[in-house]
Amino acid sequence: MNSQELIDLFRKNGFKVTTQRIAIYKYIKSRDDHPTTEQIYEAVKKDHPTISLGTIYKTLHLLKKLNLIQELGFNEGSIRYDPNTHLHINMICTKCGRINDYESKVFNSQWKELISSLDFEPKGQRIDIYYECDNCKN
Amino acid sequence: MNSQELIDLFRKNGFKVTTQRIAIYKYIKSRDDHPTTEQIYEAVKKDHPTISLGTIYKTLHLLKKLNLIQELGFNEGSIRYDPNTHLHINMICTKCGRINDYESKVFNSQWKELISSLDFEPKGQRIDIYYECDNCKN
DNA sequence: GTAACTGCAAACGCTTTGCACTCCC
DNA sequence: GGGAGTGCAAAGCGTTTGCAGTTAC
Repeated sequence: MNSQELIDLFRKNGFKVTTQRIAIYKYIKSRDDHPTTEQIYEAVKKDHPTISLGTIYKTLHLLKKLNLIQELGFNEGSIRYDPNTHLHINMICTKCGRINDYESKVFNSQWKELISSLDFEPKGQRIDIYYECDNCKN
Repeated sequence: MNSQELIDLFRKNGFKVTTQRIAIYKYIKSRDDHPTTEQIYEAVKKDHPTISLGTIYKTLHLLKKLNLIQELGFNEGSIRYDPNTHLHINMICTKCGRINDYESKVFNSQWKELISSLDFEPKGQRIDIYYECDNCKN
């Protein structure tokens, strides 16, 4: 989603466009890991020194409502945000805690086949896989 | 796991056996949904009126360390506990929020085949599927 | 102009911590 | 008897809320 589409989406849903909202979304979108609220705050503060945590939280709720991000609750305390709302795997390193997305067409087609055999209709999913990342293996 | 095995496991790992610990584990094990800390506290309090939330938390950490339960962080605020540490799907109703386990041999064998095609070695997983449960469908 | 948004600070709720008392072994 | 565990209360920390001032439109 480019800037113009983002602006249109806000307006179409009756929300105002502010530099803070754009900056928060762009930051999350630019990451391939899954930043925490604190990380988002620290990063956005560089360009917007007066921004407050309250605004971060309110904006994150808004982005979630617009389906632009997915909230992932972990048991480490804070919530992480994933700009990838498509089918994918969250790869979580058991040592350093780093989280990355993993996408593969083979996986996706196998997954779709798999859920088609279930006796109910899924509306969405969250798939976490724990492993040891390359950095921590050595 | 029966009571004797549970007692042995505690002792083998150097932890003392207390009625509180047994009661907390038995309660979680008896549920097929995934109780929150508060639900566990309220339930165990019936038989152990003097138990404190502090003890609940400390015991849950212990059970987790012994791999008897799995902690599932959600973004509704509190953490839920799952006594099922095997491969399974957490079925989450998007309307009422109820969570149940789903197990199927077909699913498990397909899943194993699926992850064998990945280019890393998974150590564990968490699979949530969102759907609408029978109660909420009507 | 005005309704929505921001920034700040206080309030909130879940979880952790510290410590004296108690109980398992 | 001694060390681990419990219960209680206070502290901690991420998140939410309320409100006055500001900004988008």
